[in-house]
Amino acid sequence: MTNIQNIRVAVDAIVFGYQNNQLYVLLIQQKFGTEELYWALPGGLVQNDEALQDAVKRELKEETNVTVNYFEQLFTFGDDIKRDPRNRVISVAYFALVDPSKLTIKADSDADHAQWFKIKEVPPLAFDHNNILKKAIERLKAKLTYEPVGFDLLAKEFLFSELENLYCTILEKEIDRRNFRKKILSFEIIEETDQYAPSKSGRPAKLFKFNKLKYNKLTKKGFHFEIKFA
Amino acid sequence: MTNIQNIRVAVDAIVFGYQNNQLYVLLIQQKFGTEELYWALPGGLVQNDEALQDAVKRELKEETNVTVNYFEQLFTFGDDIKRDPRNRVISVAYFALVDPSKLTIKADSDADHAQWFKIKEVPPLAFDHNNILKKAIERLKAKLTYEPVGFDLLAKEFLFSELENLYCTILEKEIDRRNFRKKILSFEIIEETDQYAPSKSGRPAKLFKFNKLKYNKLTKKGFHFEIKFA
DNA sequence: CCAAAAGTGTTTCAGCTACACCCATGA
DNA sequence: TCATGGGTGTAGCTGAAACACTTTTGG
Repeated sequence: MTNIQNIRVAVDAIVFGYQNNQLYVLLIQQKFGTEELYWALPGGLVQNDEALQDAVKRELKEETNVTVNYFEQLFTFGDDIKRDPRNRVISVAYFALVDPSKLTIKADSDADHAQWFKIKEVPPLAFDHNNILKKAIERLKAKLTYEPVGFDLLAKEFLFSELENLYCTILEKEIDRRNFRKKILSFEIIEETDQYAPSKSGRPAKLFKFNKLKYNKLTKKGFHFEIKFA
Repeated sequence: MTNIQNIRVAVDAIVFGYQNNQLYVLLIQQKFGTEELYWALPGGLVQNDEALQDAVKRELKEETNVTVNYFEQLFTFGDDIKRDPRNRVISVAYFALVDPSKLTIKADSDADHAQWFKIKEVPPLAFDHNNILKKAIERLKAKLTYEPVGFDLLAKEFLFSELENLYCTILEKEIDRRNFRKKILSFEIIEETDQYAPSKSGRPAKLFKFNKLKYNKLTKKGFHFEIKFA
């Protein structure tokens, strides 16, 4: 029991994107053992002099060429000793939300092995990554209802219908358009722009944007974002 | 950058107790360097073949002689590379709630260096442990409002006034007795017993108990515990 | 003028808030 | 009989839920 500790520390990134009523997650192709190819969450070992946060950002950049400036710690997976059959590895998982402009991966050294997957079409992943992803989706769903994170998945300027569909899609619920709009507008954290979206059919729709500064101010005063559904 | 990873993995336990309108946390006295004594959260290095959960339980038992069967993972502290000035150590923090019967520490080999501290009288702790504790208190406050965890801090049979005071004390808020009682009772997850508490003065009070089975059943049906305050 | 999506108000109902008096016991 | 804490009901208000028609554009 007094032998030297031999546990490796890794980080994994769950990066979510959203486009066309679909939630996406960013995966990489990984060689596992000698032959089989698996899809996996981006991630890797932490360096000795590196903050955990920095490690995720670095690994993500290296493996997918995507940069993200805010990661939230999700959970540390380390109860299953054989989660990586080669060594004892614990993994600190982080998740991030990116806007649609990042959904096209810029070609790069390693990035050609990276790909966005629709959340409903994620294949069996390496290690316990399906499990990690599941936990991340739960967290995302929860956060949508008590923090204004939906905006992080949309372009800077967005349509109300996009926001509404995002909530419907991710939470897998039906929402009353009028009540949803009323509720969101009542928070006074999003603003109309004088822009209209190009519309193929139907009445043109106003573009809105999220006022993060105002949200932060309100939060300090005790405001609490919350969306509930039946 | 291809040198061997040299990061140690530790676990720390934040164990909360409650008695006489006071929230307590369990600390141990730790030798730091050669001379100075510091109070610290119970914890230590994870063994190679040991689940993180098991590591916390073991360390807690060894250091304080307290056993806890449910720990919830709080957060992993590993962004500050010098949080332990001796080595790079990341710590996975877990927290637990224990009932008042555990507030008297049974003497044991190491347990004589363990002590319960009122939350308002916690001294400066080793490493970043004050910071960890702060985060744990925040989490506890949050959980009180959306999960029925208050009962874990009380004896099996408790008075309504105890539950009420627990909420007031920990959340540092005033509560209307009538509304609180109505709200809690409306959930139908606690039951009267036919016992009365020995009363020194005033009308004797009924003892209640939490029906965890019923709570679990309700939860499966979509019930959601929630207490809000003005 | 038709199809398609955007925009908008009102009524109803449930649950939260605020609030004050009587009850059972021991000293 | 008094002091102490336990136990209880109601009225008003606020916010959620349910619900359908009009507007603007392109084809």
